[in-house]
Amino acid sequence: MLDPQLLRTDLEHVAGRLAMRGYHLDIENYAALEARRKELQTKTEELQAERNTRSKSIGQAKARGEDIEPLLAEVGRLGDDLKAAKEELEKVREHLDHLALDMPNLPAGQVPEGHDESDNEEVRRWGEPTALAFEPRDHVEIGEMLEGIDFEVAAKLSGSRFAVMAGDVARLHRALAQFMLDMHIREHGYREMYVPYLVLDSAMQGTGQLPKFAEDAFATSDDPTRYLIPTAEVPLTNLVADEIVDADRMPLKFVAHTPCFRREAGAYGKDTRGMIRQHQFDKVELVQIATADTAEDCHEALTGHAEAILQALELPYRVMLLCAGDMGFSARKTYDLEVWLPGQQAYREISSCSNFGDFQARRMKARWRNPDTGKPELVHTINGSGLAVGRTLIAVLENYQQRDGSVIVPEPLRDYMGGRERIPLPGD
RNA sequence: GGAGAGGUGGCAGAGCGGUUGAAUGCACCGGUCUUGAAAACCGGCAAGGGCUAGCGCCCUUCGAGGGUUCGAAUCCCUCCCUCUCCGCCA
Repeated sequence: MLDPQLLRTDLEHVAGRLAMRGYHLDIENYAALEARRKELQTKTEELQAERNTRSKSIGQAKARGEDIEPLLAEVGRLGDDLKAAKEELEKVREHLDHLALDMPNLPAGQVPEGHDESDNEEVRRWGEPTALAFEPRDHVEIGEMLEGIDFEVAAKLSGSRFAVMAGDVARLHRALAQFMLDMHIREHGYREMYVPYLVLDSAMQGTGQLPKFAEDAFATSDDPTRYLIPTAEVPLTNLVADEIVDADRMPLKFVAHTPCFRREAGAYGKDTRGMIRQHQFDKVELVQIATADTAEDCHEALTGHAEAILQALELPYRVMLLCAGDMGFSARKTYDLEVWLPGQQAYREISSCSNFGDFQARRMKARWRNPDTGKPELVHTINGSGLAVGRTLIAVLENYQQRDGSVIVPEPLRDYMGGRERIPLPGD
């Protein structure tokens, strides 16, 4: 949510920045509603103040043993007027709230203009695209040869966009998640968290998935409705919802390994082959809760933590600064990490690291107490994948594939694979 | 699932329907004292919103939502959550 103060004082500027990311804000409509709100609020508060003073004087008169009948008569229909004013104010408020929840975050100053991923800026590159001395197979072929990934049997169970993994590939998938978690805990100072995979709509609203993107999430049919988390960002970030965090604990750094569930409602026909885009996938998620003046640094650091995994696995990647049009709803600045996939001969997103400023914090009422002022201030939230486990598995399979279809196990994963150095073909 | 207890400020914990936005303690901030620290003492200290150039004034908030009343933290209803005991269970 944007600062309502900013919307009141600098509406045109806000509208301009929102236009950068393709959001049209109807200035006149908003200004009119806001004026109406102000008028009604003033009126309501005046009526309330009058009621309060009169009621108080009734109490005092009664305490002195005076006759309160005439006073009661005076109050008359004050209550009815007040009730009517309140109801009208509530309607306008709801309308404004709805608009506010619908508005995406403002892009940060450094964010390039643009509409889609073609306008993203490459910030840096690590490693060279893997050169294979043979025609590279993609992970679907490799998975088949290893009898390690089965999309058909998954479709039987669950329909499209699911996978069943088996044997060494399943183990490699687990190894990756373990390795990532351990590295973030041991080397990057994150606190490991185990969190619910089903959350209430308040949590989804806190991080910005609701109310606007309900069609992207799986929901339960019980009451209250719960949502399958589309990312651990939701439970991890909402840990501080309605909290006032102690200054000396900042920044909070959380890491969790969870499954993620996405409807992929708008992705018909996109990435239908293989495991790139699934309804269910595992991810190791990093979240930091920071103060306003450290958030930028924390964002850079967190991005580095995600990069460190790719570097340790020696997977070539590049870092992209997303343009305004390609950023997620709640983000003010986002770096995507894109890993090289030999099977596609392309860089593909494997992590997205964003700074949300106070956008999510305002929705969540997440604050910290600034010792300088003694006052609570909104926290800034940052998160990123560190990394998407399924896509990392794909990257390992494709970048470490051998001519015969076997796959070398990257060195840091071998301890997690019982010392194995290679995933052999079945029967080999 | 059955029975009971409870949800109040950063935390703990009081609170007859009417100067209670809320006692008290802790924590925190400032001051006195001290070579320094601690202790002691004095003072301050909720959040959100509106109006104002500012001093400041006003409104709202005691789990959530309704209701009774001139007036609700206090009474009534519904819901949520927590705790204890029993049952069941990974």
